[in-house]
Amino acid sequence: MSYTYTYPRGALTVDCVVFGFDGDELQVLLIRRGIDPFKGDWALPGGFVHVDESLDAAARRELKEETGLDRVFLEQLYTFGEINRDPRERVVSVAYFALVRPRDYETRASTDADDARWFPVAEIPDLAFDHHSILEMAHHRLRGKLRYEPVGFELLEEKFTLSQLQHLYEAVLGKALDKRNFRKKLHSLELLIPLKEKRSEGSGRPAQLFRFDTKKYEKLKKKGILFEI
Amino acid sequence: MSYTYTYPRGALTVDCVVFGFDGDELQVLLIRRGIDPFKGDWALPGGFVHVDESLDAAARRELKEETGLDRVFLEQLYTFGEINRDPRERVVSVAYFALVRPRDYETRASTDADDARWFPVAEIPDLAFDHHSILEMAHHRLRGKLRYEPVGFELLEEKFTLSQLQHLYEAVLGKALDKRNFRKKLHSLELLIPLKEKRSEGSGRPAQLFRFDTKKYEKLKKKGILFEI
DNA sequence: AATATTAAGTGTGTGAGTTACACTTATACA
DNA sequence: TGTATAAGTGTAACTCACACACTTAATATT
Repeated sequence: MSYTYTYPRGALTVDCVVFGFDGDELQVLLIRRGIDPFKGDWALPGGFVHVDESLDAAARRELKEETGLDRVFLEQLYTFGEINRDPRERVVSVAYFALVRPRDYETRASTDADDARWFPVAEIPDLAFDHHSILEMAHHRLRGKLRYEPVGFELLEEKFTLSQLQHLYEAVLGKALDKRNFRKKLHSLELLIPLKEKRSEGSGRPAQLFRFDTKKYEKLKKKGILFEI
Repeated sequence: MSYTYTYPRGALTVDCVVFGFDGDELQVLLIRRGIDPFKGDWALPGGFVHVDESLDAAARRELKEETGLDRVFLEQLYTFGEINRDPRERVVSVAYFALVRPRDYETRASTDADDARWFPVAEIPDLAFDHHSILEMAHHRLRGKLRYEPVGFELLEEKFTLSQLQHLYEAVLGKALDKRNFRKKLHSLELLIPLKEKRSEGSGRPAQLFRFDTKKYEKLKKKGILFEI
């Protein structure tokens, strides 16, 4: 089976920048390429878009195939279309931005990835293609997003404490936040539901657990209400 | 000359949402399609991406070819990749977002566009393909952008008065703004350079002309400083 | 020449929200 | 029982957003 076109066509791929948070540092999931070009180098998970699937579907499929990740927060980032991004031929790549919860950390290697590993964003190795630019843009977007959209919850378990949330914000924004002001602000948004449980982890006073009120947030978002954190 | 691929490939296009401001209403530039599909319908200017040009270059080329517009503010918006966007075959479209100054309003029809016309955003006709969704997203983005980036200047002449700028903001945001607060805010940004000229248009006191301090803004942007207007 | 019309330009007081800042409480462990 | 650890809590100063009305400089009208 082969297809013919009168004019040359480039190929289309998707690439995913997957962020995770281990409670301490912001991390990115990379795969080691099992095939040329850039065989053996680290790269963003991704691959070719099939002619019969949407871009979002392609991103989810590739993520599943290469890392085993499923049901993540996924959003389109930007489309990279410089002519010589790929040494083989013209390849345009639609980049995606994903956030995963800690329990989804266990990943599987497969098909065209020898290996998959989490790297702290501060210690990213050299990457294949223009993946470093893509990662930079995604990181920039995450920092921006965190400030005006309650998206940090996607990087924590469903039940979390205010301290965990604050540590996440501090890790992503790269600066310390005042505990009292942070809590005041979060409570004023009225999007956290306190649970009846508490979590005691090692020493120290046990902390109140919360979950994010997704339904309430969706309603407010539809009305065009803005958040700032 | 023909090209063969083992697997089927979709086509790649760019589409541009071009905004203009006539001093009263926000407008969008549309072209009437001269060829099928949707022949005779209004659509966003755009077309196929060549294999040897970047996406940005393709957007600029198509804009020039179909509307005569050149040297506009241009920024990538979003990539639309649903499977059946185009009745002919799989077509992925990278949408762009353009802002043009009033004096660039005169447009030329050409090649595959019978006609090009400005429409007030409140009176957009039915559009070909999924162009209505694209336009909606662009409009939403413009409203958002205007609030946290000084981008409105791209829709005015290089020299403008504060009243003109305020009218633009009111037209895009769809609400009246307080004159004194608006001026106070704009002055506090320190990004407007007062010129030695004044403009007197018809009756009324002549207004101070300003130009936007692009260089200063670029410097501040590099430092990651945020603006809100 | 006097008067009317039009749009430009200007300052202050109030309330809301952001920021800075230090001690008490509940648990685990020695 | 006391010591270490992290959770939890309130207030005062300041900055920013918002509401609000008159004066000024020009053109148009009589």
